Amino acid sequence: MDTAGESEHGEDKRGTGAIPASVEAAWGLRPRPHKGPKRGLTLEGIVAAAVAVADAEGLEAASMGRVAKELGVSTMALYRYVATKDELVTLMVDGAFGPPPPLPEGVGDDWRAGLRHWYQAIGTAMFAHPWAVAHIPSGGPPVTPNQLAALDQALYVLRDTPLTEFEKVATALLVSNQVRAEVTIALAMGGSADFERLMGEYSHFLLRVSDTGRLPHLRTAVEGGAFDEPDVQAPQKPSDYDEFAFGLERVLDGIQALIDARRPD
Amino acid sequence: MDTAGESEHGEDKRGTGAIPASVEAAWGLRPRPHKGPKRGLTLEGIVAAAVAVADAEGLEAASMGRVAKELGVSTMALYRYVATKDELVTLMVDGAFGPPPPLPEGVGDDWRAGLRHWYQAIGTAMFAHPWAVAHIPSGGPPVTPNQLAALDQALYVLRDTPLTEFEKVATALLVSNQVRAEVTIALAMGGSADFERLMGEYSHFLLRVSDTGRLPHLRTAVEGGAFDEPDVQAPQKPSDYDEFAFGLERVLDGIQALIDARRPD
DNA sequence: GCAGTAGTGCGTAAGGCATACGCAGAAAAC
DNA sequence: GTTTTCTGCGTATGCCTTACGCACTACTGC
Repeated sequence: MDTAGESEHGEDKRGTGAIPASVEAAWGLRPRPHKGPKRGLTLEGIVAAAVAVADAEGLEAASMGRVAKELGVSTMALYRYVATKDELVTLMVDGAFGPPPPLPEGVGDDWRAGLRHWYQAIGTAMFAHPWAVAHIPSGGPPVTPNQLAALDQALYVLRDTPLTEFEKVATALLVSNQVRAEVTIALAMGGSADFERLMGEYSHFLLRVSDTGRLPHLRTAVEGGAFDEPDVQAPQKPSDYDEFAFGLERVLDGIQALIDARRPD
Repeated sequence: MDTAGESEHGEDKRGTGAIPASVEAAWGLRPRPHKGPKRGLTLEGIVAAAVAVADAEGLEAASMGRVAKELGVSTMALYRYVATKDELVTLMVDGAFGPPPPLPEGVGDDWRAGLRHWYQAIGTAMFAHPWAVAHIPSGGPPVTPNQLAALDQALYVLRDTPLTEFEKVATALLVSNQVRAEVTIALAMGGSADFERLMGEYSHFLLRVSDTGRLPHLRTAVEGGAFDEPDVQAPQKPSDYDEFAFGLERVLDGIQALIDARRPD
């Protein structure tokens, strides 16, 4: 697993640098080999089948054997397209998100509205594929086509701001981290179904563990209604995923402050 | 896995509400049972052994069998203390972080400095136990002792701000998400060792995939030096983990803006 | 046409994993 | 002293990923 070096079996583990070969294939960077028999499968097909299984039955159901069965091939056949299960998961996440939806007319001219839209689009996609949320940051910086397309979109939204290119990228990462965190906790809370009950149980638990003088400030917060104010809304279904979440607005304000400082006139 | 109900085997899966029994045990909320033979192990001991294995050889090495062997007991003995592997992992993460270090003198009076310190303390702990980073948000809202102790500390820091209790909690979550995201990507980049080389390879890759007119704004960013400006520093070792990261300052600015709006005088 | 050969799918099997279940024995309760 | 309850553990099941080698295919260079 740690050794590089070209093995006879499977694809080369590494393409150029640290990018897995299967990811390069997803970009179309791998030239079609010309010898040998025709390939019976496509990487896209494999990924699509795996995503379908994960959508229907969760990520843990999408084992190599199961995906292969879905495609009518043997388990090991998949390893001609993907060096490791992790690579498949990376591609599955990318495939599940798909290309970012185009920005609505005019929204690209106001960076704040544009980022709100961007945030909501990502959040919606995440809600549609909950299994993909927990695995997004595993592999480090974004390398897959749709993820980078989304990043490109954010950079477009920020094009007229006085931020440096580094700051633009960092801003996009900041916002996307924010979506991810918010969706993660929302999904853990049951996706709005038993939200109120779970929240009630949670705050009850917090009262219980803070009752002997431990965690006095947490207790104050619970008693102050931090977990049952109307502010604590159940995260909504994909179609109307709350785009004015607390965290997002704070982040946007923070970026606003930087922009104002950079452009005082 | 989905059915609740009390089974004869293992601990009850659920204590009160959705809190696992082992987590309640970690809080000392479980009364000692009085019948039966004395227990040969302690939950703390199991968690400590598991953390030691994970620290030395990574999370995947810390299997139930391995941890049991480390303690000189059989694999199944552990299931008298923990209902499931996931519960153990939850407790491992909490155990790895340990109690939050006390705030230095005076820093508790300035919320901004206090949150910076808080951020740095969490980041330092994460760097010391990289395996724990990927699993923090898995189980939903924080329920374990040390995690909630850290939350309590953040609420202490924010005690004199005009924020509502809900907003204080949300702020703490916001900052902790930020640490987590930043540390995750830093660790993926090799923990500052090959940072420069990997960053170079990454930006080279980005140039390659954006060369046919795809991702024009990303290409602009790369060419604009978004990935090799001096701003892009190698994340430092635990002792001096960069506490003035871009994301953190944006978040703090955003909170500042809210505070200013709330307290205009 | 006809080798040579690189690349194909796949069968087998190894080694790991979490964990269901039942049992023998220990210690407290009555 | 009997009963009850909880202990640790042996056994076994059914997963999982993936190493390896084999038989075959279809293209290349002659």
